[in-house]
Amino acid sequence: MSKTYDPKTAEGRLYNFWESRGYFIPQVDWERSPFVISMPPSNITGELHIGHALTMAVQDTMIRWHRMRGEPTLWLPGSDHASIATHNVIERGLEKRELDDLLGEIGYPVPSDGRPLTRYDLGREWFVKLGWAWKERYGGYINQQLRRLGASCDWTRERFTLDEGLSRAVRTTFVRLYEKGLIYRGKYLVNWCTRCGTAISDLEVEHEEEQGKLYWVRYPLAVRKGSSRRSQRDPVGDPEGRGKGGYIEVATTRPETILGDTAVAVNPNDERYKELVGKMAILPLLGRRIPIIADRAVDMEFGTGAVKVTPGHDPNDYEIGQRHNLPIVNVMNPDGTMSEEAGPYAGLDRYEARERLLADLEKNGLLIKIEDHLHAPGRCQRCHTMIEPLISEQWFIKIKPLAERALDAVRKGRIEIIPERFTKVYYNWLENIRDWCISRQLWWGHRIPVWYCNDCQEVIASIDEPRECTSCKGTNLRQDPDILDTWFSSALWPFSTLGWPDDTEDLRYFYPTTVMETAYDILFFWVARMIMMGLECAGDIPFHIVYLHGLVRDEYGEKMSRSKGNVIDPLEVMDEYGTDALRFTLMTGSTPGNDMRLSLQQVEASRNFANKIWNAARFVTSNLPEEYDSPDPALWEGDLTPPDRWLLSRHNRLIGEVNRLMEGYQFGEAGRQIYEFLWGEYCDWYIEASKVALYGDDERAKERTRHVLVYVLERTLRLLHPFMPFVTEEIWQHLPYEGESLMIAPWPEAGPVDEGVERAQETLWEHIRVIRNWKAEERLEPRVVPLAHTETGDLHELFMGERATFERLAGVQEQDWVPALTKPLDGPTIVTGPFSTVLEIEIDKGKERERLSKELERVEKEIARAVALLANEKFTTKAPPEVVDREREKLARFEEEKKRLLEKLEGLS
RNA sequence: GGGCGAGUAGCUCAGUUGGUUAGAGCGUACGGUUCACAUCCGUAAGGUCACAGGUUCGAGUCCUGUCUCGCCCA
Repeated sequence: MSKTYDPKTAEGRLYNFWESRGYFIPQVDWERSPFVISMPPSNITGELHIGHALTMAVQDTMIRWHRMRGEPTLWLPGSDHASIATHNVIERGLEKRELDDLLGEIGYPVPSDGRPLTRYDLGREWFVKLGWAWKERYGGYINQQLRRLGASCDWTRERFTLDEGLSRAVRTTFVRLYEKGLIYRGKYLVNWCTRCGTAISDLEVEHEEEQGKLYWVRYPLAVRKGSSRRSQRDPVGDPEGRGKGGYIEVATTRPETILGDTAVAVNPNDERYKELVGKMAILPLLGRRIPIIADRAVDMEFGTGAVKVTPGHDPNDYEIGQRHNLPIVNVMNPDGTMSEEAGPYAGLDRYEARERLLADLEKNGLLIKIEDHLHAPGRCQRCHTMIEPLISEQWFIKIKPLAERALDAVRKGRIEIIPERFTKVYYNWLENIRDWCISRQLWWGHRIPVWYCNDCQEVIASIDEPRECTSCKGTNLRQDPDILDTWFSSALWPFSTLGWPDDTEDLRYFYPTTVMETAYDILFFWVARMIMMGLECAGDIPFHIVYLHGLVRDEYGEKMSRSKGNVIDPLEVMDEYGTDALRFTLMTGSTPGNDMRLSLQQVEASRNFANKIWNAARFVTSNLPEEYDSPDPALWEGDLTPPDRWLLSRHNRLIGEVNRLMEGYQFGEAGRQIYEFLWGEYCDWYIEASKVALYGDDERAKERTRHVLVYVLERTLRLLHPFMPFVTEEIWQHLPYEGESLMIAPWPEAGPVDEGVERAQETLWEHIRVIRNWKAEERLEPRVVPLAHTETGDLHELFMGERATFERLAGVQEQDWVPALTKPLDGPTIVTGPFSTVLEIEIDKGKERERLSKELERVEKEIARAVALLANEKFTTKAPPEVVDREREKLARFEEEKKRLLEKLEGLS
């Protein structure tokens, strides 16, 4: 073994070894229930980022752990087609003419003039072809990178959402829901992204506060028939804007939508406007007469208390419009320019129209003032363009009936969400859910399986392309041009990947899956929808457990983003520190559902840990003879020394704790405990202690010590393997072992713990630490090994044979190692519980007295505390007996220390 | 406006049925080249567990309120 662990040479080799042996592929065994995770599909346009590293680390840890427990374990990977993201990438490439060679490859006649191309230049068919070519070239990259993370997923079952099977699942689902009346088509106000050229769902709109403007505009009041026309022309308004002077004033953040106003609304309780309700106002610039209405949705505090109502361009106004039967005027085109309805502004871009319109209002004296205003307009999640609420014809899922069942599954405990607090978030969202707009005006994705008959206008939803109209038998059919939201296919992922809608063995055996592990920010996007669709389509919940992890931030708590330049690239980190170091850092640095901050310092510490174990193993193996067989523990159990028994007990305790923690999804804490055991107990104490036997002459002791070293190391490597798969396997291959690979070695079962030995041994370790402390404080030369006399008190029998270990670790040379010294000795004395060591060193008596007095003071304080506690009857009766016993023991120990300290102090005077 | 999370050592964070000496890593100080490891070893300093009440024999942990920061939903 080399002096340091080198991840670079080990990782690729080990991954290939595992994969080639087929360890990632589960064997269906109907006698056992499987452990299954559907890996969240990676986005084909995505690049590996630190979030992937976290999610893979968590999932792979679970997967490897269950596999070692002997469960048939399936981890199914794949990718999704990422409709909008792919459009963005490819359209940008077309525009910059960076995809010419791909275009050439698919046989498209590439124009030579170098002008920017759009998807419309290619047309739908060529564009989709280009999409596939792009996917073939760039799309698989991320899954190669997952291999570097050590992901032990079953690549033979890898799936892609546009695969034939999954596409059929999509069409089947659509047709089924359509036939049940749960999918409908209609003209509604939707979120429209003018840049992507498509509708998007509510979830894909992000709201972030930003500084905008609030424009105050006058709407002249229409005069009743017969009254003077002069007042209408007279632009003298009420200075307070209450409308009495022939105007009503409104405030708006979007003046260009004035053109689509069909009413002005006030709150019915607003005294200021009582008289105006029912009257008419004149729409500025266009001159249209619109009613002044009263609606409870109007906030009296906002602006003037009167608002313009634009049902065609605002969701709230849309609802007001529904309540009052207002007409809808659509003044905008899908590309963000003004429509014919916008009259003189038709054809202008929406922002240009705003400027022009404001200028015109100003000219007519109708613009009162402009104020700064903080608001949170919707923006497209993918391209950050301002969302335009727009009336258009789209497909929707009637979501309430599905949501009810999804709620029920969690309420009844059939699905458990971890951490539990997200359950409330889940309920809250599903209880207030609105219909899901699933159609997208894009080309890359699953085309809506609906055909229209050009002859009789019949609408036909069909899994396979219909040959003729189901109504008039005509063959003049056209398919709906839209495609489905990518999340529609992702929602089917847990069962479409297992073969649904066919009744496959995989589906029957592996569904429902066990755990859905993902980041909390896609609870709504994905998790909730999978639950709805699983129940609806596959007839059962898609998974039993939802485990949510947090987001990885930089060391200052900022979200990582390329523009901020604070991105930590997992590939670079793995290159420098190794995969295990990154994984271990992510696992131990995070708690379920909470964000974590990642810094390279932490990764470095994990790298050091990997190296530490490596070197511990190097020590162990270098102390084994050529021919070494790990013996049956029964053969050496009788011989064990207290340090052996201590280590084995601690080890068994660790196994129990790790099992308990992992069963409770507390992987981070489990990892930390393994770390502390290996470094703080196995290396710092046991290995150091073992050197006495290993470098001595007692063959039997040597053998016994080797066995303990190998046995405990090997079994601890198993515990650590899910967290640090590579270094553990690499070490394991150097140890005497049975089987082929650590990754398929059985998970350890906890043996008995011996609390008495643990406590006694730790008292001795503590005594050693106090002596080292004394030597350091006194600035003794490290080389100096003072003569010492030690009393071992009531632990003498147990530690009779540990004199040499004590000498080595404490750095002293024992003249006595006895239950009690017969004569008082001069020299500094160190007291720890039953142990008391006198060093043969000349020191200042005054100083020694001072030190001992301080010790005494500390001990007396502890005694006082314990005495008070034990004198409290409420404590002794109400506290659990173990706690009381422990307190009594402590008291006894302190009393003992006190006695010795007093004796010593007397001897000094 | 509603909901959730965080606030523990200089920094980053653990601390999950409440148990009495609150832990780790990094950083700091002192000391260490001998045969696993300087990606290391030994020792130490450093905490009114945000604040104020309450429950309890006992509170970092449970309850109520306040403050600061972050996130989600509307």
